[in-house]
Amino acid sequence: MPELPEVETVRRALAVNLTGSRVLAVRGREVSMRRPLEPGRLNEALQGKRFAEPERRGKFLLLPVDRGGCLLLHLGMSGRLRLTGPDRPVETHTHLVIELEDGRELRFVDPRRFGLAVWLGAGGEEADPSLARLGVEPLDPVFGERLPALVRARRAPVKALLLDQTLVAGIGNIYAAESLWEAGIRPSRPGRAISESRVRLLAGSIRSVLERAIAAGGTTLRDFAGPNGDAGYFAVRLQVYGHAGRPCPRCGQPLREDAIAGRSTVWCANCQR
DNA sequence: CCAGTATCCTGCAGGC
DNA sequence: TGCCTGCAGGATACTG
Repeated sequence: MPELPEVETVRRALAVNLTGSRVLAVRGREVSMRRPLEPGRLNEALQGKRFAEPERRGKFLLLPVDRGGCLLLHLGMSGRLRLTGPDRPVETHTHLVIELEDGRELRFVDPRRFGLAVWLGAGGEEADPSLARLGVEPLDPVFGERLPALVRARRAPVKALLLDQTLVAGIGNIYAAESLWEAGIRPSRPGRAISESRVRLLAGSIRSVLERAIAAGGTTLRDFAGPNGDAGYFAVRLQVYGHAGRPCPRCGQPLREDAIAGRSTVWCANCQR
């Protein structure tokens, strides 16, 4: 359940509930993920360390510890974190368990294994190839100024550009569809065929959509440590994603669904041009 | 360099 | 009821 707003929601929950906790031990199985999971190495790096304030870059979650280095996490398509007491049943596809000194556990669950959990030593962001290549943060103040040049330099469909993490970090299939609908831009429109002023409008829509989603996710922060720890995803009211065939909330025409950039895309042929 | 497709993996919904 | 197919919130290694 992880695009930028979901990862940010998890980050905020961990900031409240994990910061200051000390690691007793890390255990798990050596399993193939986006990069091989190495629980032994993670245990060596994390044992006895105390978690500091978590950070986010795009859809990546960084959990720094005292005395340097951090645990780098990506939730992929199906990843989730559970912060829970040790007596709670362990869900299937739990690949990593971080035992904390206070008796709780941070668990990394990811059925499809498109996610990532690696140790990031000294060197920070530059030390990791995928982190180093990330583009601009949509919530960064410079986003609105930068997006027009990025989009207008390319002829690929604007939706493909929004999904390219090296251009913009954190947008996924849901919020790309929602933002383009809000801005009234056809997802298939080539980047270079959109006026500068319309790209600026799009930047504003992206920010607004993401901020509203984060605000909605934030309402479930309390539940994070509980058994029902799903962070916020279904609290967001989506306008178009998942609503193909239903009336457009703006004009009432049926929403269409087409494959753009290899991903299913819901949009309104009347409102988006 | 750029754009588009195939691929990794499991779970689940829908068709028959 | 069960079996099969296709699709799912992502990233990247390929191809042309």
